Amino acid sequence: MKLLTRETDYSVRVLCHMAAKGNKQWTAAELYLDLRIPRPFLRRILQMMNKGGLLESRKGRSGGFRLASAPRTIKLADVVRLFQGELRLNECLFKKRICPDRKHCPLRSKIQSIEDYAVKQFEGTTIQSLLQGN
Amino acid sequence: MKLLTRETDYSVRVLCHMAAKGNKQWTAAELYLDLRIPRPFLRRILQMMNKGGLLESRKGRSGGFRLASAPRTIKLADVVRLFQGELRLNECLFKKRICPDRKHCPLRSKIQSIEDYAVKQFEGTTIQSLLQGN
DNA sequence: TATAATGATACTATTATTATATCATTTTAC
DNA sequence: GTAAAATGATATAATAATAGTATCATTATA
Ligand code: FES
Ligand code: FES
Repeated sequence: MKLLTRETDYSVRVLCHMAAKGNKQWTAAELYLDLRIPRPFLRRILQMMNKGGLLESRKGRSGGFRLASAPRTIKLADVVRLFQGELRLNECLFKKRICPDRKHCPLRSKIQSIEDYAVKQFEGTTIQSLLQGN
Repeated sequence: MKLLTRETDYSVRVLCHMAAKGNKQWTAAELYLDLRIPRPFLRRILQMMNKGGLLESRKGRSGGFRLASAPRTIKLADVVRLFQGELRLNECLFKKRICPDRKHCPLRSKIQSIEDYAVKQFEGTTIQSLLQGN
């Protein structure tokens, strides 16, 4: 099971790669050469990151992408949310049919606790902290 | 994203249901009537739990399934392991191609920490504790 | 010995993820 | 002005994992 999808994972790499080189602007082609992420896939996630406010883009001939904000302000949680939505490890498979009281289901509450922990980790991790190796 | 698959989830229900009624023996048909888990699917997971040592089975005319051990000794981690294998939230998508040092990859180590937490929760939860609601 | 149970296993369906392909639009170098 | 080089938008295909079904063999006993 993968906690992070490839979209998320690739995107983190892109962000880290960009952040490591200051405030440079990058074309999809350049990023492809450096990171070897499948090209059309890379383009799509760049566009999504642009829409999602993680990147800025310039169109046209000398266009490209750059970070929309400082690496220390970009949280892993933002990336996960963009590509995977709000983390939900906890979906009840039974919708009332079996479990009489979802709120107090002990199984759910364990999973909820794991989810909370994961979200806390994601919130506490920034692109900058990843670059610094902690 | 589901941290527990249906196989795991259904199986926990089966185990809890059985545990709530002492050491009774159950046929697949009885469990179906009580839990409404899709019949062929239910039969398959019962057989897997038998092979995996969580249940005992008796074949033949008055056969059926029963718990192989006391509810306080059956851990959620056992069920997860049986159906989902060793929890691995952490698979590296890049196999050496990009990340120079997997061991010290800060992204992986965050995820590893979440995985460790999850496993700890699973190890600390038993069928009995679920029945008791904690 | 017919019946009612599990054992084994092959198969299908559904869904989510991953990846590709195309064409439209924008900007600028010339 | 216009060709070129970039992103924007979006439809589609491929793959893999999960979920669910179906069938026949084997076993034990009423
Ligand atoms: S099973 Fe749905 S919440 Fe307990
Ligand atoms: S990416 Fe493979 S481990 Fe860091």
